[in-house]
Formats: sequence, C-alpha cells, structure tokens
Amino acid sequence: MAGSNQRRTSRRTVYEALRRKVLTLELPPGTALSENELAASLKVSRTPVRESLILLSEEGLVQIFPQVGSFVSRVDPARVADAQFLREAVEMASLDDLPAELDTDLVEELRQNLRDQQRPGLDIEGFFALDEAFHQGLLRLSGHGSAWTTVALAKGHLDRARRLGLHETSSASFAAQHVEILDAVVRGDVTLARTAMRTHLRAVFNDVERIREHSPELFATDSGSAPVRRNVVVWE
Amino acid sequence: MAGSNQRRTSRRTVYEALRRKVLTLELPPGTALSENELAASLKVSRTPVRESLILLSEEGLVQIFPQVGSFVSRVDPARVADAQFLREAVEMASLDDLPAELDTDLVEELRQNLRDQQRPGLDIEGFFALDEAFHQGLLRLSGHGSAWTTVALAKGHLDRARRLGLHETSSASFAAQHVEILDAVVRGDVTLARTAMRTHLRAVFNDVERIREHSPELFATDSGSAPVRRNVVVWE
DNA sequence: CGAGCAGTATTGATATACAAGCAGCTGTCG
DNA sequence: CGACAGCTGCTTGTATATCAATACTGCTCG
Repeated sequence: MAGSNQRRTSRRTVYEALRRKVLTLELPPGTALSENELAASLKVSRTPVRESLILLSEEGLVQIFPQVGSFVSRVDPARVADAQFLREAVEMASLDDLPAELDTDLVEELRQNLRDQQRPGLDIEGFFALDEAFHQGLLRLSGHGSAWTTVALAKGHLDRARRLGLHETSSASFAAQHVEILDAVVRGDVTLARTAMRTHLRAVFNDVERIREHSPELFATDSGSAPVRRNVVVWE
Repeated sequence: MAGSNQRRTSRRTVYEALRRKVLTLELPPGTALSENELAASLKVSRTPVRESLILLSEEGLVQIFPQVGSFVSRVDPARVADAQFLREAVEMASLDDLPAELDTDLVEELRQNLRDQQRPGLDIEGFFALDEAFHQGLLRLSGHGSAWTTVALAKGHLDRARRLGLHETSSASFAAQHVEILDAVVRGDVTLARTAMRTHLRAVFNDVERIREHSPELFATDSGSAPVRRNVVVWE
C-alpha cells in the first residue's frame, strides 16, 4: 500500500478520527453526534462528516435514526459475542495453517512486541495497540494477515467493552498468555498453541461479562432503539 | 429487524441495486461507474450514488480512483483466498458449537431448502440464493447466524468468481454435498460433518482456480492499479 | 515525429436549500 | 388541574449548483 497521497482528502481523516474516539471511549456510548456540530467542530462541510457517519453505522459503532439524530451506539452484547466467535474461529484456524518454517523476521518482531508489552508504565492505549499488532502478526505468520482487517472491522463492540475493564493486572496476565502462545507456536506445538490461544481469548471474553455488570449503562438494553437523548455536548 | 420504513430512502435502494448487479456480474469487472451517469440513469442525485459507491468500495467491490473514475473491481485472487479462509474458519467453528438438541423447525427449513436445490430447471441465481440460505442456516443452528453478515460482506470477490463457473453439473454436485453435511449434522456426527464441510468448501474454492484459467480478463493482475478504460456504457 | 499545452471529464468538497418527520413545548379547552 | 392539539425547532435525507484538484485526450506547433 503506497498510501494515497490525497492532500486534503478529509473523509478519511474524519472517519479515522471519529472511529478512534469511539473505540477509545473518548466518545462514550450514547453520545449524540450531530452532523452540523461535527462539521463545525472539524471545520469541514456536512458531506465528509455524513459519509463518515454512514461508514461507522455500517460497522455498528454509530446508530443513525433518520429524523432524530445519530448516536454512538451502546455496546451490544450480541455483537460482542459475534465478534468473539469470529475472531476465535479465525485465530484458531490460522494456527492450523502455520507453515513448517516460520518467518524469522516476523517472529523477532513479535518477540519485540511482547517485550514492549511488559515494559513498566505502559498505559492502556499502548497495550491495546501492541495487543492488536500481536494478534495480527500471528495471522501474518500463517499468511492470513489481511484477514485481520475483516476481523478488526467486526470487533468494534468487543474492543470497547474490553477497554472498559483493562487494568494493569489483567493486561499483565494477558501479556503472559501472549508469551505462552508465541512460545508454543515457535516450538511448533500446534496443540498447545491452540489451547493457550483458546484460553486467552476466552479470558478476554469473560472479562467483558464482568465489565457489563460493573457499568451496565454503556451497554444496550434488549429493546432495540432507545437513546433519544439530545443536547449532548460533543467534541471538546 | 423491522426494516426502517423510510418511504423514499434512495441510498439503500441504490446500494442494494448496484451491489446485486456487481455480484451477479450484470456489471462485469472493469465496468466504469460514473457518478453522474448512474445518477442520471437512476433518477437520483449524485449524493446517494456517491455514498453507495463509497460503501461498495469499502467492501472491495468497487475501486475509486480519485480524479479518474470508479470501476467495478476485478476479482482479486488474494481477496478470494481471504474470503475462503474466513468462511471456512467460521463455518467449521460453528460445527463445533452445535447444540445437543437441534432446532427442529430450522432443520426442516434446511431440508426443504435442499429439496429445492434439487428441483430440475433451477437456474444459477436460484441455486445461489438457496446455497446462501443453506450456509447461513447452518450457522443459525449453532446460534451464530448473525456472523454470516460479516462473512457475506467479505466474500464478494469469492462469490463473483464462483458465479463464473457454476454449471448444472457442479451445482448438482454441490447440492449432494449439502445433503451429506446436513445428514451428518442431524445425526450429531460432528467429525463427519467437519470432513464433509471441508471437502465441500474446498471444492468450491478449487472451482474458482479453474475459472481463473478460463476467463482471466475478469481477474486482477498483480500490478495494483490498471483499469483506466473510459467511455464504457453502463446500465443498459 | 515528438513535445507541450489547452480542453475536458472525473471525483472530492463546499454551500445552500428544501423535504420529511420526530420531540417537546405551549396554549387552549374540557 | 389534566389532556390534547397544534406549533416550532431540530434532525437526517436528498437535490442542486459550484469550485477545486487532477488525470487523460487530442490537437497544435515546432
């Protein structure tokens, strides 16, 4: 990807900025996202803002109610479970596709990643970025790196839920599991790698359930619609 | 989903119409899709057309070259392989999640589907629709029906390739494999179901390889860009 | 024959206006 | 006091016109 140059292409910028703010919970679930307000805040017209909101709604991160407003969607447990199933299926399958000879450069990159994960003073966002890179890296080892984009696109709800409940202790525990997985992969022990991976992903998922009990207001109720909370100041 | 009423919501309509035409190869790979021409043909403004093209480009079905034009993307073997990996991972994983007691209504629905598949005189599009419904139905048996939307969104390239090479003979063969899979599932023989499913999906994939040799002009070359063919009449 | 230059078509973005519909407020009437 | 009708304002959806930026075409001129 020799990245498109596109000097002032603002849709990409707006989309990525909004997406990041939604995923990091800087824009918490339920926040009203007015096209006009966003356009004014970002100094662009409604068009790129609107296009970005449409894309985010396709991802499920934003809900658009036609003549009412657009809102950051609440975390939907059903979508979290879907994303969990999807990523688990993909990551487990990729372990079965590992080649006999691993890409040594990539392995070293992953080892460095794991060292960084254990660096003291690492904040939540930093850990998340490394976590993402690690899991995508594992997929690349089996030649399915680009499948990660689909997984990433589908797991927005899962990521938001996880971010709510990541503590230093849990991230340290996850980092240790990462080491266990990579060690098994490098040793060629697919069975152990599968077990470790499954344990790891399930631990992540169980974390989500705990979070839901802790802060239910960020999760969707069973009834479909609902938000309709207006006049929420957005964007600083 | 009790579908939004939205009397004259045209973006959804335009998007779905375009998507269908692309997937059914009514708009073959390489076709130029001018925003202005489409808007004129569909009697709508550039706005919904443009939004639809953006969505399709996110799916990879359309390529937008900023100051050149928009084109139906050629079938990308890499994306076909990705989609194959993804669907295989998901469908195999769902077989592992089958409950002890299957939903009898759903099973009957699937049996009826298979009977329809063997109806003589069934055309390609009809078979495709049934095939889609069957695979999604299997996912629903294990409670992961909604994961199909993600899979479906990612496998546009795969579907187009398959559509190129579906004959009556191959579809009859696929229908037989479907029966084998469902029988194994109903009997609770997960091992056999997995084997049958793997064989089936791989057969589908191998079909694609054969097609690529047969009509290479619909596939993307290794070099990234390329199309730049203008003045292609579109849309009847 | 080749190089350069204007012309034209394309998408990206802006600005404006109107359509359609929901929410809440207010005033009125029972 | 309470209920209800209508009005007002705000939202997204679409239309339309215009400009900007850029890539290809084809002609002109050397």
